Amino acid sequence: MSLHPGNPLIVQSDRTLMLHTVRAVVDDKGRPIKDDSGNPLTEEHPRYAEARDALAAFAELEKSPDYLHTYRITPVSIWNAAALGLTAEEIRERLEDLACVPVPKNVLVDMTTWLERYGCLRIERRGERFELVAGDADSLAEVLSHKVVRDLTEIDGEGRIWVGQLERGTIKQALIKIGFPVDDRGGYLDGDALTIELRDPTLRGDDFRLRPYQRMAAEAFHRGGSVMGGNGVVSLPCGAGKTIVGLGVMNLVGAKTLILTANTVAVRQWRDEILDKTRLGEDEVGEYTGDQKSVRPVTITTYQMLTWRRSRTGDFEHFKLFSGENWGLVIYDEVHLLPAPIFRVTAELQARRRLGLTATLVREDGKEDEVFCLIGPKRYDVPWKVLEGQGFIASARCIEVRVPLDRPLKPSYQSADARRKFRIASENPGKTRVVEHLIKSHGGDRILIIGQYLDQLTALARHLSVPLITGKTPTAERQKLYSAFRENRESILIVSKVGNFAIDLPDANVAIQISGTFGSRQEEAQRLGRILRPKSDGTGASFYAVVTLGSRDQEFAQKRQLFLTEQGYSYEIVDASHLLTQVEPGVSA
DNA sequence: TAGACAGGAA
DNA sequence: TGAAATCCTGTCTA
Repeated sequence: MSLHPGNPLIVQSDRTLMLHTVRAVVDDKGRPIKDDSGNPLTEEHPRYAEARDALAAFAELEKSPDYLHTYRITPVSIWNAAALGLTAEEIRERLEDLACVPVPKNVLVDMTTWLERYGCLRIERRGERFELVAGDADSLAEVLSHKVVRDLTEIDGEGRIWVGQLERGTIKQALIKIGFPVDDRGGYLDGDALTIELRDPTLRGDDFRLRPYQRMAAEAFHRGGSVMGGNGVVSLPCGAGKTIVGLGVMNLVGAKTLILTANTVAVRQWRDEILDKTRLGEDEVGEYTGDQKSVRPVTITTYQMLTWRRSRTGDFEHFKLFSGENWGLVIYDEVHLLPAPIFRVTAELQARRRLGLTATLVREDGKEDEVFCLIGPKRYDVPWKVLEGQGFIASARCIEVRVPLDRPLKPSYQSADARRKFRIASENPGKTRVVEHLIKSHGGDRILIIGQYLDQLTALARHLSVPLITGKTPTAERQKLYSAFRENRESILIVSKVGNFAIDLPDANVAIQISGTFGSRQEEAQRLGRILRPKSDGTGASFYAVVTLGSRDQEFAQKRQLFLTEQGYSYEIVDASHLLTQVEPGVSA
């Protein structure tokens, strides 16, 4: 091992990892150098970026204040690594190579135990039945000590454990909850065959060409797991062409396909893409929504369609879409949004090939383990910064602008409870002046202002005389504003949470976020995604998060940034106190 | 028969 | 932690 005091990583026995992002600048005698005001000078730690990328494969970033980032090793993070073929030995080597103090033994032991548990239990097909097989007797005994496992299985005279066909998913859910992710080798039903050829929309006769990473993602999925054909998740940034990966997989699988999406706009987009980039005809691609219920060899529907019930206790009337056709592939678009009831159906779908697509596999409800065992492990991802380096997504600067709370609000802020505090700080009117300043410094740019609270957005829209789009804005009105923005008749647009879902929102190169959902990492990533489409002139994009200095707003902003920090983005911090003193000479910072 | 809108669900 | 957005169905209007 290469323990070096200059290394950036500390592994602690509670399985948290502390990563130094910077180090002190020293002179040739090893003494810290200070700047003019007497503060020690710092520089980015030379092994920080390397360490960040190495840890991303098997740990989750938990906190990212300026100097010391905290990661945690969790079972799911280890199992995803295992599914990608990483061994305990390789993880140990990475940790020891980066650590500046010895790695606690218990961490290595825990990590190895978890890693070995992946694949320790297997589901094998025996004719028409499924058997649960264990690599060793101890695991088997441990698993069978749980009532929920005994209830879901049947043990015959020889002590063999049988799983019913419909229980195949349920048992995997139960086992992962007690720490045993199962390697399901039960195989897949092929579904009705359907030839799905890709084509280049411009060069007639040529094959449509996938970008290298899209091809690799589709192939990694198709080859993934111990049974050929595939189930699992592909994770790529917004704007990197996840739909194309879906088409690539459909082409490889070559069977009737059911596609589930988050909303009807996405349904139409999938349909357009399929008709544009494959040789399937109009009559082979169906839309199953409130408007139109046509079931075709390729059918696209929404999660809400499938989870719709007449009343709280009624049946899920559209579930029959799953069983009514012999699907060979089910695609879950935006799999991080998968609603709980869909897990139930998905549990029964373990015999179908399943592809999940997402930009951010993190879920704020902690159901990563359900996605892991019911859809499958992560088969492919690329750090966002890597795609940026290759020019497939625009380069982006992230800037956190801190602005003091307006004086008059301070008393009510101090006496408020935690959640009122967040709301007051989020809606801080001081943010308005920062927004004005940013707009001025981005003359000629296309700016999206994104926020969470309608009152705040309405006030800002009135103040700036800029159009506002919320959930209440009728579709026709939205389309009108979108095209005005697209054609540069409007250069600024204010959007509420519609911006999180509206995939038809036009591209911009500047996004200013003035408030957001508590600590949602996912939302932050989606919003950055709004400006990541590569610009024709190759210029970069800017993402501003405007937060109230020293408030709950600022705390949650840090949580929100975690995912993007993992992906290699770093936030520049700007103190905007001076903006306020400029405008209001009476108020000091 | 299409569009607009209200109401309920999660 | 709570606010906001979505979708589906059914009904009404023209």
